[in-house]
Amino acid sequence: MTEQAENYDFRAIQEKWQQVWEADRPFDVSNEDTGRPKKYVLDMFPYPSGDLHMGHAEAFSMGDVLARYWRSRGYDVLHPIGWDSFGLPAENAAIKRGVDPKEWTYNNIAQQKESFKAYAPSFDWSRVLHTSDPEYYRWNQWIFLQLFERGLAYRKDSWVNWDPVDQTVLANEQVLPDGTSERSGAIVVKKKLTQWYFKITDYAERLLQDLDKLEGKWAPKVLQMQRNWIGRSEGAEVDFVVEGRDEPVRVFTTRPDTLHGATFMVVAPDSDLAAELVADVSDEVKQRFADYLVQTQKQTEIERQSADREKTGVFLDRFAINPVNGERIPIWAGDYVLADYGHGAVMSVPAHDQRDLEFALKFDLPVVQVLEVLDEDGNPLGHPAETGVAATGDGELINSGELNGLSKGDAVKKQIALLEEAGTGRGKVTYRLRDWLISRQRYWGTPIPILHGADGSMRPVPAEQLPVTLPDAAGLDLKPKGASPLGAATEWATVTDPETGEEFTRDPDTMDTFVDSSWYFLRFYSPQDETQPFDPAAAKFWGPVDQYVGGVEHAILHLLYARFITKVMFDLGYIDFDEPFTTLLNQGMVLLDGSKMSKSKGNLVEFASELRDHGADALRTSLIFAGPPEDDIDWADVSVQGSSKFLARAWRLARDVESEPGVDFAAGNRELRQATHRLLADVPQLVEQYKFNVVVARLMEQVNVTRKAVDSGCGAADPAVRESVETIALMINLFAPYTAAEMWDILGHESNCALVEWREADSSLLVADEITVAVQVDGKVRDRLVLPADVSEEDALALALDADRIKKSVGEREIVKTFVRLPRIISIATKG
RNA sequence: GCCCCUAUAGCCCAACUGGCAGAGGCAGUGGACUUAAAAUCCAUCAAGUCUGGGUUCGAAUCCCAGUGGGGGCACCA
Repeated sequence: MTEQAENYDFRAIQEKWQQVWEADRPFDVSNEDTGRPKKYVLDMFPYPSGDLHMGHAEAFSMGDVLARYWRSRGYDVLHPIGWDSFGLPAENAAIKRGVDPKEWTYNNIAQQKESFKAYAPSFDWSRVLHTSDPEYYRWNQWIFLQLFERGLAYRKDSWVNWDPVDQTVLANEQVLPDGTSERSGAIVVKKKLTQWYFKITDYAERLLQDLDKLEGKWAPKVLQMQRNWIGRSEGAEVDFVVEGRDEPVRVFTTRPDTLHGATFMVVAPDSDLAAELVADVSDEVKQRFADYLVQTQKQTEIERQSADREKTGVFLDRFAINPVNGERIPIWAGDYVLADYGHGAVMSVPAHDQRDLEFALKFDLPVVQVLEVLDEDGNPLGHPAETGVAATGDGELINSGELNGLSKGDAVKKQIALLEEAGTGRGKVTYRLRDWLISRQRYWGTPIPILHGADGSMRPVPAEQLPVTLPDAAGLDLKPKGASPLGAATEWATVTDPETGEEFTRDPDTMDTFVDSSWYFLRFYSPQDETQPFDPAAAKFWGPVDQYVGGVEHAILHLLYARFITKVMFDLGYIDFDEPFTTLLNQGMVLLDGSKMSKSKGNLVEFASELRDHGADALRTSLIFAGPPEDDIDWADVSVQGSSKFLARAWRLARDVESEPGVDFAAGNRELRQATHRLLADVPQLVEQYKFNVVVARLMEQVNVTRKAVDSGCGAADPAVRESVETIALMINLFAPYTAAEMWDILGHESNCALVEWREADSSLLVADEITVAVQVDGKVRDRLVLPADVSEEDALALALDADRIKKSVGEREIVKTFVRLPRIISIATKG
């Protein structure tokens, strides 16, 4: 029998149980079928930038509530943990301190593991993975090769986002709306480079459509962000014959109905098309274009993206033919047209597109109205050339030949049909989503498994030769200089074919770390598998992640990439699901005094010191109780002492229980039993609706009523007290596992309370003996009646109408209508 | 500029999805215990739900308009 301290001593309790769990590994699960249902609960794995911080503390406490909940509902729960341990911060920090990034990274991982052990999320510690282990990243390379074989990984030369501080390219997704790098904060510039891409655009439609499956299971905000990012746009492709060019130029438009009003064409200055079009023009025009291109390239994304800046452009001295009316229209270059969207060229309809109108007015180009748009009062809008406002609304087609008289919608359809008939255009869907640029010119990442021949040929490293391991950092200059440090590892980079003697150079770039995290949840099925990235049988066994938990900052990047790779794996037949995360909980952030915590601002709440001062349970309880999981928590509003007090009160109850384990609860005090069973009935719903804060509140309430029962009610020996306290222990386990384990032990149980299934609520204890019904007259509560719970509606109404207060309140007026809604309210409406 | 979310005691938050505004906590106040303090315990105080309209027997909840706060998108043809 354990010596029990007089007072709630969280340190002693924590130390005791941490050792027990370390030895017992209670949450390791196997891939063998136990016959129990299964849940896969996953927290977004941490990046080892140092010790855990308060953000981790919150996120992992939320995830653990769900993991522990499902376990207590009789499920086998896969709840693994790993580390997203490749990436720039490690490398930058390593450069700063002159240590090996590997050493720095693994030291941090060790520290975070240590902290996790104390914080006690119910992880399966047998499945730990680190993405920077060769055993892991070899499978990144394997995935790369799978994509490469299918044309889904390819190299192209194009203008890319360049981070001048980190000296590497960035994916579009990593450039913030203000044109800065999400990593370094530097202003991103454009650079023309040959880079590796994953062809995510092939999956655009599926990535969009399948969001419908997640409706109600992911936050609407996240779904909206994904939809916006994919940016589906319906319209038509139109071929414009260009004088002096064999091939017509293709443009994409969402407004084929306005084709008759296309009076000029604008191409992106940085597109291949622009370069080609100026190849044969006069030197003067060539020079003007060249100057313009330079000017465009010099702009930052911020400048280029500010929507209200004045239009710029140059005439290219080339002409196209409008396919519907044979008009000869000038071709301009203008930087409001983007090279990598659609075909890098637009047909400009200044009367009905604001951007085109601004361009036309600036350069004095014709504005032809082809749609009569009416204002709210039914009057025609003024001519766009005069008002400066394009008529973008619906109306009746004019000046458009066969389309005249049609509405916008009908004209769109008709024009597409006409174009298709003539072979000069077709209906077409375009997406804002671009291919995923995965090359990085940095050291601490997965080497790209491609060999380059002297003749420019490419050869994939054979799968059986994987992994291509990183060369030792020692001796390499990791400082960013625009080219990957790997290229300088000559011995590593040079490969000779043993058969032909032909010499190859390894691709010097490493992969974006989002590749690592795009499939790690699959690796958890069989993390030690040496023959394949994961075991398909185990994947079938556990299925997709039932519950994913993480910050909303990954709403686009990580989730989109993971969905993409999941679909690829599905197509390759390795898994039988095509969405990775069935439900998603986005927890909020932990703030201090209304702002994000940061070292530089000096408003840091240290995870380690909170853990030391208050213990894991009080810290976790505080984070859970502070508010709904999705909301931000301001640490200034949080009272950890309050949580400690609650846990201590619960613990004390366990010591006060005087009945023996196994006592027959049915003999217990009915009132207390009713409270306990209401809790048993309500908590599952609350947890499944993510109302964890309410669960804590309900447990506080239960502790209060039980305390009262012990001190001034049925007394500590009543079986209902044991029933209540055992229930409290089992439920407190969701967020305060040490206290729960200690209580369970004090209550005389040998079992691990985290693995004990909750009792079902007894429905006979859920019905109240009597009900209090409010009686309203004309919307105002005039009386309250205490009635037997099984009273009929008729009787209740009769009693209400007979009550003195009600009679007085109704007076002489006529009763028009009555509503009886037991057990809550009776409403009487009167007239007169 | 466009879209989404949100507003309830001094503070953090509940309210069975249209039915008596209060479950829980923090802070406050009074008391018990103590030589005193801390801890603990008991008791207690508190808003009519951001504003203005509407629907309804009945609105914190639904609708419209506005205000404050948060977030997303923003030359994507």
